[in-house]
Amino acid sequence: MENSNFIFNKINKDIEQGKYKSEDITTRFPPEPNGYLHIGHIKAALLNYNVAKKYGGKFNLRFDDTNPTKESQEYEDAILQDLGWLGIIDEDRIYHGSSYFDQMIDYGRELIENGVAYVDDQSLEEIKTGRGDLKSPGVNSPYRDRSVEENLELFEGMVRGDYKPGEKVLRAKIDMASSNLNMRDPVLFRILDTQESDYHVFPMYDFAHPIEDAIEGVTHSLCTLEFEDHRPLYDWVLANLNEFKDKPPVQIEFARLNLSNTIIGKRFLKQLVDEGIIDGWDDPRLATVSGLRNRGYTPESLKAFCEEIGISKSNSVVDKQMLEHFIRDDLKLKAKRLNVILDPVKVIIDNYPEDKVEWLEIETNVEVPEMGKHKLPFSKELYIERSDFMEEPPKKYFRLYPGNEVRLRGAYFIKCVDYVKDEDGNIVEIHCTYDPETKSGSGFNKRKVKGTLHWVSSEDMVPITVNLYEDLIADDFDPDDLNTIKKDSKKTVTAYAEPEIKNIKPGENLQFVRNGYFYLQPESNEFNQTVSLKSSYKPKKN
RNA sequence: AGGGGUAUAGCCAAGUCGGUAAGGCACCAGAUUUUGAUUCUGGCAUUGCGUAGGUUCGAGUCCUGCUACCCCUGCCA
Repeated sequence: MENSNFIFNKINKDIEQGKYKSEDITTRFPPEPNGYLHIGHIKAALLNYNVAKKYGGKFNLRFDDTNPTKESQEYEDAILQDLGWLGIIDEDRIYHGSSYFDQMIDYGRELIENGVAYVDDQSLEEIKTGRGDLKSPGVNSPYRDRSVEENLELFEGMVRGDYKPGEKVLRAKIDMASSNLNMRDPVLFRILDTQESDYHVFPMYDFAHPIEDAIEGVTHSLCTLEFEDHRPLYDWVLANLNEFKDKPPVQIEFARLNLSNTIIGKRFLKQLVDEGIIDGWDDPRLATVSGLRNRGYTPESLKAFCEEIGISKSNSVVDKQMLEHFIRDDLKLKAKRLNVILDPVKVIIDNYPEDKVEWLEIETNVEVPEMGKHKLPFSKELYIERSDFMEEPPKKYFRLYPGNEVRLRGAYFIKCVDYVKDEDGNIVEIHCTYDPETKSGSGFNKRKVKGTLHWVSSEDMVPITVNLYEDLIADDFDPDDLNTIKKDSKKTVTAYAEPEIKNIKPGENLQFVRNGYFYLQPESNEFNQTVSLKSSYKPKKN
């Protein structure tokens, strides 16, 4: 919030000048229900929400559903669910642009009566050609000078449904020579054929949005940069309406979010979903709100991230590591820490009795004593991570290798005495001896060891299904070719977990010690990888 | 006949009256550590804020000229 002062400066000025009282400040988040929300929307929604809350004002959620051909209830429900999960919603301030259609049609009539709007019979192509281009002015429509009476009558016909889509539109009469293309007699209403709606004419965004804001008492309409060129039109609409011209809302623009190595953009996400390239809008590899949720991101981490990146007007690409930092930071004191082996290799403790099982006690999260302790079994046959053993270790490798001693977390020191390979050269069994004196908690300090490994006992371990993820896009990614998406970005493995895993509840975040944070999905009983742990270990060549 | 924006470190980003460059991420070094995690300490724009000039005792902030990048020609939002 500290990083968005250019917005606060404007609002503060409005308050100082007596234009508004602090509690009057009203903002809004206006998603079109034509897709799922993504992290860019969180930034926008949160900004509007936080600004309103900071002043003790109001925050509206408004579905900008002015185009029934593109929108659906499924999307609206998803948006509601996502915003509810994030806590960026005031239940008693949920609105729909479509509920103002009657008023908007009235305002269309008012514009006609004031001589600043007309019905145009030109085809789509004719209008397009007539608008000119970036470097040359447009030309007036031949229908531009119809009388108020004729326009009124024609418009009523449009409203009644006398005409087909494309036959007629209502246009604002502004300036066909404006250097701002949005001001070259923009279309205000078009005719749409729909089963979903009783209406025949539907307002365009540029007409609907300022009116929606004004009707709801929005004082500051915060939107993204691409609408900067629309602001003159936003102001024009309100200035030409008697009801709003004295105290119109103002539009303030900010840059939209870009995340490195991440696809953001409804159009593209929709393509990925529609073509079945990913599992759905809530695929954990996506930066959609539901994807992030399935991935184990928490509302707190997402909000902290959005507030830290700030709000400005420069196009920028935020490093994804920033997002990952905030989920690690949020989870480190919240999540239980359990031993889980993702890629197991067997370890035999040669000098440990065959049938003995010891139930050791270990802190569930050393940094949070209140989380208490839990038990895990230790026995002759164990599993450790395949990457925690090397036949020929590089320099500064602290883990297991022939002759080296390491600590098993919460248990004993073990020393590698031998190992067995199969005919393909894969390690299948590592033989170690343990030192009973080194039991965890015994205070043993005669020897020190540099590496500490996580492990599970083969006796009581719990096989679990774990989904591992990588970025969907790699360096050779081409936004115009969906086939450049990374195909093996999702990997499902069976991992071995300590018995305590059975006490993890669906929807809970946890840390797999030394492997990162994971999330037990509510529905599928599978664990999704949230983010890996940072590591300063870099393998060095001998 | 074009118009609208934006430029501060590898990445975000603060910098309101001109007064001697916040913070976060990343990275590096060290300490602690039963996770190579966490935590802690230190280092990270040594006349430098896109660039060239100008005004000034003093400029990221003011003036002038350049340059680069983004957005705009839907009856989408």
